[in-house]
Amino acid sequence: MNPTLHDVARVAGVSIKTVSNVVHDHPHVRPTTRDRVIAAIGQLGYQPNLSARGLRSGKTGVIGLAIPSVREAYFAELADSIIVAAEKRGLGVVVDQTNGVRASELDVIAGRRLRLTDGIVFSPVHIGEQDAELLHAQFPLVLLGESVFGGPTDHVTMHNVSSAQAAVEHLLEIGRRRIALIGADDPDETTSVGSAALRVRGYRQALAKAGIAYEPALVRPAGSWHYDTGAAATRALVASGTAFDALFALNDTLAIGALRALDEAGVRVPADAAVIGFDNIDATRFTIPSLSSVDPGREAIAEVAVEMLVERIAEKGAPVPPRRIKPDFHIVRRESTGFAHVVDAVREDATSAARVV
Amino acid sequence: MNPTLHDVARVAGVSIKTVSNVVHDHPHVRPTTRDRVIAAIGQLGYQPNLSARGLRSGKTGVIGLAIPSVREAYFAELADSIIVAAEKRGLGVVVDQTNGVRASELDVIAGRRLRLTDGIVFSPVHIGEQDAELLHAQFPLVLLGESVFGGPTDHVTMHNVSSAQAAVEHLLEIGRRRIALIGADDPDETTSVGSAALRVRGYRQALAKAGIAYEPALVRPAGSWHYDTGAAATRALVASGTAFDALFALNDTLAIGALRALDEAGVRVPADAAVIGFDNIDATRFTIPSLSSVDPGREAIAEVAVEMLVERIAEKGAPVPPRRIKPDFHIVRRESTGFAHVVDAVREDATSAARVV
DNA sequence: ATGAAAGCGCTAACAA
DNA sequence: TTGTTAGCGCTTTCAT
Repeated sequence: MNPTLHDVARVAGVSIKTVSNVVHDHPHVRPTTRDRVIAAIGQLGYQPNLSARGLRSGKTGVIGLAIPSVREAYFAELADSIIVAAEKRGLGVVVDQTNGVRASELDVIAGRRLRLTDGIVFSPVHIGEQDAELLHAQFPLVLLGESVFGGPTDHVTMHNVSSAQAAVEHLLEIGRRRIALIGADDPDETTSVGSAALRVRGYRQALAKAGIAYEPALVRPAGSWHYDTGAAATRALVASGTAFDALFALNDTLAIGALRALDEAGVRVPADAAVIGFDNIDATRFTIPSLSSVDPGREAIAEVAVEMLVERIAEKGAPVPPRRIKPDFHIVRRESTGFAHVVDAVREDATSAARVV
Repeated sequence: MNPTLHDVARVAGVSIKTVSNVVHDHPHVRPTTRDRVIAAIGQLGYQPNLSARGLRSGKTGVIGLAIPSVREAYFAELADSIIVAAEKRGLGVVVDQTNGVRASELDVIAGRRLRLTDGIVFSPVHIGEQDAELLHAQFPLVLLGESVFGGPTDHVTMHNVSSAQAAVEHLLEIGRRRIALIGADDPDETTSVGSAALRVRGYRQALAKAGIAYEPALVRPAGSWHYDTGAAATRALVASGTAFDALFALNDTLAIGALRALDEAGVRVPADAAVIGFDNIDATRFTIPSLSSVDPGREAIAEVAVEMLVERIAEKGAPVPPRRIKPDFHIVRRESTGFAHVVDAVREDATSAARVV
């Protein structure tokens, strides 16, 4: 059995309160007493029982991170950033995967998952504006991702519309006019309330501003946002015979699948079709050609999300009204839209380079 | 305040023992009583307090996963598999990142991290054979990765030597003779005890069997195993002027960086140099060209690791002696070693395809 | 089939 | 400055 406060107290010849005071660095402990207690702790290898502490304090020191899947590159990088931000504050992170299944997402909101946590950072896929009612969670909650307008919870989101618009404007700036998009919501699918619609809106705004007509044939659904669906959507686009000179993929994984499908079809990137993705995942610097992308400020998102969650957890009395934060984004120009490869990654992208171990 | 067993008992007009019996599906509860209790639970929205349960039972229902970084593709996929395997058994997973720092790894072993867990699955980088002494953890522990021969803990490892040998034999089979390797331990670095040495051994065995002399100039260190270090090591290899007609990268991330560097140098893959990686991460099917790799059986590793850990957690009395398990590996042949691209991913690689959402 | 009560290890209010 | 003690919510033993 592990030693307890009582054991330490006995060995040190003091009461458990004194041991507790030492453990918690309380003042008003005589140095000699402190030394004796510390010696006893060392001798016994005492470690506080976190279940007992949790029961007593109502805090576990662990937060939950609910994401579709850590296997998707963007979420892996997000999880990394969240774990780093949490560790800075002495918190552990339990990772829960919803697989984008709405029922699982509702379980997260209802508190039926991730129970041994003080609060949850949640990146939903199928919970949206129409679900504002549901979002009154009984625990500290910070939402990531697309905006649930007017919802009752803190929210760290991205400039989905304006950054997508900026991505398309980048394609327009380099002279492209027939810009395809992959990753749109399937028109048959009624449940989707995610980022897709917002990014498509940005796409349409950019086109409208440039006086280019929206062409439905250029906008392709992809189902989930993975390599294989990106490749499949692109193959379908090519097979359709619709001419295009640029491709906006709604995330980088789709874009990497698209690069592959374009290569198979003999479409040169960027000569025949420029490509831009979204998320700026690590791999974008090493595809062939390297992939231009929208950097949504992932580290800032994670840092802010954890900070807000910690504040909510510490909150007493009247709650602060829900806050909405959108970190800055920027467009990263690489070979897939005609820009030179930068070998020195640090100069190109200080944010991710800083994390390279 | 959340409702407790007492609240439920009061509302249902029974004692807390009876509520507890209902919650735990104990027999010997009269159906009418059970219904009343269930109604009260529903009415109050009762959820057991896991801290209290943990304090009482000594179990938290959470396991720890300690890996270098979830940002690295292989570990992201491993974490996914571990989380899935744990969820099947009703367990949560706290993810801890060691960043491959030895001091952090020692903290994991000493139980100074990941404290609110019932046991830990640990993939160390800098803990090896010479540390067998240290590995007497005071909690259930399952090690992943390179083999700590004779250690006191359960271990799920890979056939590092024989699978690396098989990878090189694959390159030999397609007629390559000057096979470079990137990702070896830096000769100046004395702390490394990871998979690198074992995989290099497999490389040397394959060469020896084929009667090919080992050439140190073909074997390059890369520091950490990332895209950028793979690219840098490959650039250095090319710049050295040492002729080579194949490249074995000790993991896929290195290999993807190598593909990029080879492309920059005008070396065609596989015509001028065939390339094979290790891990068979999702991205390998979508690089240009697609990347041959060693599939180490990640899902089986995760499943077995969690199963062993659960057994250890449940263990009473005399412990079962430490077990060592090595799931099967296999070589996946793709374009980078001259094999045709298979569009239908399901046929090519049933294991990972099964997980595609 | 159900109830009463001890106690898991800790924190913190109160006492000395 | 240090000690005593109640009680967090649950599980479980023992009684009934």
